[in-house]
Amino acid sequence: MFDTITIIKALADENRLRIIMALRGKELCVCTLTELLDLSPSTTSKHLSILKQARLIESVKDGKFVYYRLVGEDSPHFHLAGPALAWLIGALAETNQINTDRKLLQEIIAKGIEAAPEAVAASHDHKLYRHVPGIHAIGKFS
Amino acid sequence: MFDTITIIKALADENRLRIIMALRGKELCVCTLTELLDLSPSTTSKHLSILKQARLIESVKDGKFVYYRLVGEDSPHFHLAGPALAWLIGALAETNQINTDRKLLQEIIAKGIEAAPEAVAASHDHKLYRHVPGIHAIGKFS
DNA sequence: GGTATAATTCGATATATGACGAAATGAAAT
DNA sequence: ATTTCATTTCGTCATATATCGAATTATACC
Repeated sequence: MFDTITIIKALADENRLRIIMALRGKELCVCTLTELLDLSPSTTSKHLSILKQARLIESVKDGKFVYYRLVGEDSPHFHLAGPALAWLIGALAETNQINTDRKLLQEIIAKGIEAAPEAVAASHDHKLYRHVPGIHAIGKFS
Repeated sequence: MFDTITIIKALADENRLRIIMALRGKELCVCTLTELLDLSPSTTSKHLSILKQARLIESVKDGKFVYYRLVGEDSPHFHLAGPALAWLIGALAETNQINTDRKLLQEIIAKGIEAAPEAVAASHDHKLYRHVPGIHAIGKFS
């Protein structure tokens, strides 16, 4: 019951829901999410730590950057997180806020690619360059 | 998105989760839930009003008593509440707290029947006597 | 009518939460 | 090595929330 309450409390905030929805099918770094949500980096980081505590998301460190993603099907936490995420995504997928976020996120990512085109070229060689986040489809919720 | 956040916030409290789980398949009055949760009547009533605001439960007034139940499949709110309740019930059904509550609730209901056996006799005539709450199976989540 | 009971509303209080900026940490680039 | 950048941690503040008891409303019982 504790685990479930922790998950629900983690979901009980609009900005954290937007993070969850933004992470469908991609990994994103803190800076990208900070720009999407228009919050201070420290606030964004705090939100991510709450979602991670609840085992809804995981992180990978890559140089200066930390990339977050939804827990994968392979994770031992998926049996708890999976149904919660499935419900959420079903409930929110077509809301105005989430549609707006999807478009805004595309622009933010496109801007990043413009700034670092060599990363895109590298990604065509099937090498994972996370410096341009969000262009690698991953996971169950795409 | 607003509706979903309201639902999640309504679920983000242990006592309200216990209420939801107690209402699976039955209607219960405020006094029974108050005894189950061991809270003041005013606090229990407040919790119920939050769940009702979120359209997760409905109420029926019957004399002195107000009976609460999970929103039914016939309710216009079921398309939102149903998936949330289905997830919750799946996640919590076998937890210690909920199992303890189920047993305690049986005792509370049995005590009520002992105090008013004529209501039970009447219920055998298929007449709905809510003064002995919790002995009429209803709804989808039984 | 008067009293007892169920429920809700209201006011007060303690705790939890979300936000920020400043400071600290760690890695990359110059 | 120094600087720069991404991230996290910490301290602080304002707001939200859970709880209670007292007062209020509504119904049933005598």
